[in-house]
Amino acid sequence: MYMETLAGSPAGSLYHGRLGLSTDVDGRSAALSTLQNVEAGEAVFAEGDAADSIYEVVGGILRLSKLLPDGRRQVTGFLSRGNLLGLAPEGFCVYTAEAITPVRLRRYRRAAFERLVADVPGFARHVLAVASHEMRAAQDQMMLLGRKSASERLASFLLRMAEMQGVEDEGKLALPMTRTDIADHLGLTIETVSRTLSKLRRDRLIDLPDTGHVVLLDRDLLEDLAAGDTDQD
Amino acid sequence: MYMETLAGSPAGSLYHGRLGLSTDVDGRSAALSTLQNVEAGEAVFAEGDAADSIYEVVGGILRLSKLLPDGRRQVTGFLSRGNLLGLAPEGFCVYTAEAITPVRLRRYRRAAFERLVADVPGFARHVLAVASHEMRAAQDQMMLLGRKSASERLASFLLRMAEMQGVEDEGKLALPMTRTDIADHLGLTIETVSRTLSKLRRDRLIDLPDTGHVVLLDRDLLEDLAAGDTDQD
DNA sequence: CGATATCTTGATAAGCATCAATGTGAGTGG
DNA sequence: CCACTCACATTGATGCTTATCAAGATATCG
Repeated sequence: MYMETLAGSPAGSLYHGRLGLSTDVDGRSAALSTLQNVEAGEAVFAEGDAADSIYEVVGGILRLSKLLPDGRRQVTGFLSRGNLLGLAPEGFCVYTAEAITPVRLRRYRRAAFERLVADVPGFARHVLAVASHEMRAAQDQMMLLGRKSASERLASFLLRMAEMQGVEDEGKLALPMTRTDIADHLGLTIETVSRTLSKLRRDRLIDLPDTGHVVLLDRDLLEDLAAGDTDQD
Repeated sequence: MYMETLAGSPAGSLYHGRLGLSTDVDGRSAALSTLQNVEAGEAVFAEGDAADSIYEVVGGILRLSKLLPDGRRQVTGFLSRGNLLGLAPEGFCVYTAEAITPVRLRRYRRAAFERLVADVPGFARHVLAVASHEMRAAQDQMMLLGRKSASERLASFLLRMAEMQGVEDEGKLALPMTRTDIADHLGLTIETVSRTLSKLRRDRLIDLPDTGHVVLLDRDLLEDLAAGDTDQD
């Protein structure tokens, strides 16, 4: 995991653009953020670690997860470009963050981040917008986990992945995570994930050219299914 | 639902204290927040409403919920003093907020809120701290919904309610919400909630003096159960 | 005190988990 | 180049947890 330090870059911050700026806050040229690369499979931080930094995903895909003492795991989300991680309330990470593809991160030390929030106009607002977006995703995930059937969960998940990747109607979609990751994200077992994907294929809603890819054959029906417009299962 | 307008109060903002301030930002005396009371059973806003305000809970308990088209409901949280609601990313509320006890709210119009975030030192940081705390709660709830058994869910829920109410060891705990609310929060049915509470009572972990109250008889065992330290069910 | 909502308990069923076996694909070394 | 291996995925048989359907108990309120 190597790092680069930038300084003096401009403060662009459109939504899903970069939060980032490495700027000159009080007259001294200060590197307020650094770029860092994480290899697939490597962890950024683990549940329980001291949380000394805030990260913004610049590229690649991260998996956030929590563990119970007996090994049961919940994957609370997959993060891509524009997402924030490490906003920890009590100074400790409440989840583990691992790269499932090569990942590029912008890292802010906590103190630098707080200075930016305080000093840079628009920065706080942008952080809040990203945080709100993530709260919304969390609410949707709770609806999914609490009340949706296995097929509804898979349909919701595939559509979310499609959106994340900007996939067109009937387009091919990459699933860079394993079936175990998907199962732990959807509150199911890998067998149920596998069976349910096969069933969606039998029903001509999707195609599965290989294990890492899905083609959405009927986006409308998938959306009805995901939304709980309950005609079938 | 009646309202009062305050102006000129100080900018105290300890965690779980008030975000609130009705202050004098640019020389004019501007009421930046108003207090409002909501009766039990009344809604503050509904899923899909335009989100023009941010609220902070000053007192009482709110229920946040989402609906699927066929009526399945997920209660995404119960909010009490210090929590924020209404931080909506795309201008629309993504959940319904209803009072389950009489509730007192501090309301900020969106524009006023954004001005405060931009202009008042410490305000943005405090909002972020509250938002982080709520993200953490959301992560815990996903773990609960995705991976915990019915008894584990109820143990977790009771301990959270105890914490929310500042209940001592072996203390009596109020459950102001109905069994249906609890079921929709924990991803269960009311029958399972009822049966599981009865089972916890049979096992001497709790007592149920009446439907609206619980006594925690063995906090340690409840905590093991909630944490997934799997000796029993 | 009857009417209605809420809660509890019981009998049965469904959906998903578990256990088990087989299939597939990528990487390795003979 | 091909067998071998190992991780990952699929499919099948069975069982368990929780949902559903149903009845009765308790509480609330006019």
